[in-house]
Amino acid sequence: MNPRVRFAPSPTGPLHIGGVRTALYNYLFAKKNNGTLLLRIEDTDQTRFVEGAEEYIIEAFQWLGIPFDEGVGIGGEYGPYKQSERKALYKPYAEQLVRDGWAYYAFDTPEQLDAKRKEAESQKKTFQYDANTRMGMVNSLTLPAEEVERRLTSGEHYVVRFKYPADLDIHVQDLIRGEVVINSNLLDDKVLYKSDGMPTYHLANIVDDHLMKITHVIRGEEWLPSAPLHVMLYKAFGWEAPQFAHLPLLLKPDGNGKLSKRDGDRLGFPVFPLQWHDPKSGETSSGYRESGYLPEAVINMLALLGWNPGNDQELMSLDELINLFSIDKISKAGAKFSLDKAKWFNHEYILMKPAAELRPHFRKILDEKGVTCSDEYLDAVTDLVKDRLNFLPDFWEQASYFFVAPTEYDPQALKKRWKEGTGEKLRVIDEMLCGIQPFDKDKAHDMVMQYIQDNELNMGQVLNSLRIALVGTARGPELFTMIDVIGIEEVHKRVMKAIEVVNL
RNA sequence: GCUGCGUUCUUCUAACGGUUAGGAAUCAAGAUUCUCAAUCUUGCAAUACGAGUUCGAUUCUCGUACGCAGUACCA
Repeated sequence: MNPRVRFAPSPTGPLHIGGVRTALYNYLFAKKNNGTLLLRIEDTDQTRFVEGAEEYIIEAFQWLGIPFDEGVGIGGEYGPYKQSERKALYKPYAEQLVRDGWAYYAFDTPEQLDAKRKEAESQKKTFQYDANTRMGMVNSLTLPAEEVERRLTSGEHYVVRFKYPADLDIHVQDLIRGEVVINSNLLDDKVLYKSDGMPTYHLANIVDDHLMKITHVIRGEEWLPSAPLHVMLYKAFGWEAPQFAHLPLLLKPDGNGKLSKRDGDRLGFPVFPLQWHDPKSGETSSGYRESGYLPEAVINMLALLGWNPGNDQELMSLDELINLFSIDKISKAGAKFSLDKAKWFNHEYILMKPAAELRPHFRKILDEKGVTCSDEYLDAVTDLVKDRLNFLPDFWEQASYFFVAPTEYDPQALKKRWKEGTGEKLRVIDEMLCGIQPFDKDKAHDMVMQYIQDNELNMGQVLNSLRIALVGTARGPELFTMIDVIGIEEVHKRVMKAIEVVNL
């Protein structure tokens, strides 16, 4: 049977990069095994709804190039794929559990529960709604049947809680961690169905996964503690449970702990795929896209944070990742995000891209700077500078002199490379270069070299002073190639200007 | 606190129970006969600790330490 997996975010804000990795692993697993990946929106908590979050999620995956086969925004035969639109469907399942003795109605108010917790806390204990305490609470186990019926029909608020059998060892088989065993006495009677008529994550995810014929649940490690509940729910419904795989967490680069939005702001890297503008707080969080990462690089980097192909290969296209992916190569321990490694990946991917594919990104930068040029010129410049870019926006810093003449000259470079008489020499060289008709960079190179030799000049001095005149500092690609690209007329202008401005 | 999960260079990680514990990023040095990058070469650097099993443990078991996660009518 072909596997069916899902990515099921809750639309409470921008998609965290850890969530992106979870989705990526689901995607790789699905594609590797000829399976189906679906997108389900888990919006059972109406109080946490955030405007625009769902659209953000969809756009993020479009940018990343991870297509879903089924789900919100796509459709499919197991819809609707948004849990709020499935609301009516969950109640009968909750009732079925109560009928079968796997759950019960509970009428305790939030205030009562709070009081219980406070009371326990004052005795340095924690209150847990479980096999030990439930008989002392207000629920359908302790109330007479008629009273329960009365409360239910009179519209009184209630929740449905799962009723764990006492002292039962629950076994969870995890594809990454092996067997995990936990005793039911340690678990609390989780709420399955809320008083607002919505299921909790626990109920909804089991019902939906079953109805949507999910075969493998691949999700973050933070879900491991509730996996026993989920296993029990499948048992209670008499359904076959999917296989579980709990992914290691993505950790912050310094110290320990889960990677959070704050770390990104603090350490200067994005934790979200796309820039996000929070409608409530008004604050903006940076995104990988806006920071100049290539989606392929982000995917490659993310794939390797917690997984490896079993060999030394690090640069892999999405197709290669799919081909190589397997769950048993996923590591157990959390992985720290590394900005240096991310930078390296992005650099490698920029290197791999032909100039024409980079063109739209750089064209945008030029537009912002008010610069126009032909595609041919842009591509020529791109080929000359792309090996010195880590991120797309580095382009201007590394290539601006191809578009605008320098307005100032680096004093340090000047001090080292511009001596008395340099101006005269440049004038001679400039004349020489202008005399080459039509211009030919090899010829130019030979002529200048010959000039240097004949006059017993220092090559480093001459060439670098010319470079400073063109770039403004001692940087940049091979000098004569640069002259060729910039064009002899513009070169002439810049040399004249430098001689005038520097004036030694 | 309790429960669970985890622990190989600074970081990401590899290693049927048998290797000089490998690769990559970072960093350093050198090479590229104009600069700065890029690139290439070389180098630095690790099995948390303690027991046990075994002819032999990075690998299996137990304990300790440390870290993380969970412990809501949130997902």
